[in-house]
Amino acid sequence: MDQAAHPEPEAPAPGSLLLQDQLCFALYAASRAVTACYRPLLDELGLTYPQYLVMLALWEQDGLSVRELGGALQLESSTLSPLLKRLEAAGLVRRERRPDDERSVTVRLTGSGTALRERARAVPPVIGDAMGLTPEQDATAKQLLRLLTTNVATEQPADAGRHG
Amino acid sequence: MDQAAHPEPEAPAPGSLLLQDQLCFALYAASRAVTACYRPLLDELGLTYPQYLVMLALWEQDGLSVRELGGALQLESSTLSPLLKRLEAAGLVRRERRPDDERSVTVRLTGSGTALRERARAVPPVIGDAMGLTPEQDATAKQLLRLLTTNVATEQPADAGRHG
DNA sequence: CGCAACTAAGTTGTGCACGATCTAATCGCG
DNA sequence: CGCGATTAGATCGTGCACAACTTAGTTGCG
Repeated sequence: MDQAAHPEPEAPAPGSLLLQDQLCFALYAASRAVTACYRPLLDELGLTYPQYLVMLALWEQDGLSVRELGGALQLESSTLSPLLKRLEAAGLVRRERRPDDERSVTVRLTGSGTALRERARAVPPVIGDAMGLTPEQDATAKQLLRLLTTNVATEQPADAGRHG
Repeated sequence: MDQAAHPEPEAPAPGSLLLQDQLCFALYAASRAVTACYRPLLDELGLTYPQYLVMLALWEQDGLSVRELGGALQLESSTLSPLLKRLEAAGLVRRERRPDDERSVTVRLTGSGTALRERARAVPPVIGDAMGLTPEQDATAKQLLRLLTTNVATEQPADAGRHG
């Protein structure tokens, strides 16, 4: 469990400006390191990391709209639109206007998009191994990250009147 | 402690392709959410988030080379070079070739770069409040993220025959 | 019906992030 | 000394990420 051998959790000052005291930096560095770890695996699938996340969402539920994908991944349409264009150019998805609401665009997997899922099954085990966390550490990390995400997203922008 | 009221830590299959089971997605979403949380504060300082991290490193130790900054932040020169140019254009740092090794570039704070530190002291408390983690949760998160970063960075890129 | 308000995508501009490549300075070794 | 190898930065191309804006379709209300 304690493979870092850090029985003493150093107590940073609450207002420290030291880089190593910042949770934000640990988060930022970890996120890029993990993405870099995915890169060689995803290269073989012809996907970038955000494209992989979009594919995960579609493999879970096909036919989502751009808006729904944005909700699931917390990404703006200005990020998703070009990304989806590239996935469409790669032949993995098709975009179609919804007949009952022409504003909305449904994203559907093509045959090769669906087929890619089987090759993608090899990815999570390799990553899980590289991450080297125990199941408990993995679960704790996910819990804390979700809590953090919820908290900062809930926060109202710099207004003292937090009404919940 | 249990402010998320999640007494049941769902046990994901080790090879799951569900988006919500992926630690990588929790990490990616949290990283962007935290960055977004910094944005309005850093806007007032005229900094982007990566620029803020560079400034933290320089406030901690002025006169680092581009290489040393890259080591501290785990960023390539192709990321830092343009970023430092923008900081120089903003009048916060100066870049000078090292006399004893003309290949190396030393980055030094200007007066206004140094002065900005005082205004930056207001940032961490606001962020800490927005994150809403207990000191224990904060420490645990940092520990796990560092462990994760170390693990995935240590991992060799899956090729047995590296002739580097 | 007519039209303003709203909504879903897409476009544009700025700034990372990184691999690949380039240039220039330095070092190593005979 | 000469020249290949190494090293530090910088440049270029691709792909996010997001704010601000535009376009097009839909809805609500008199």
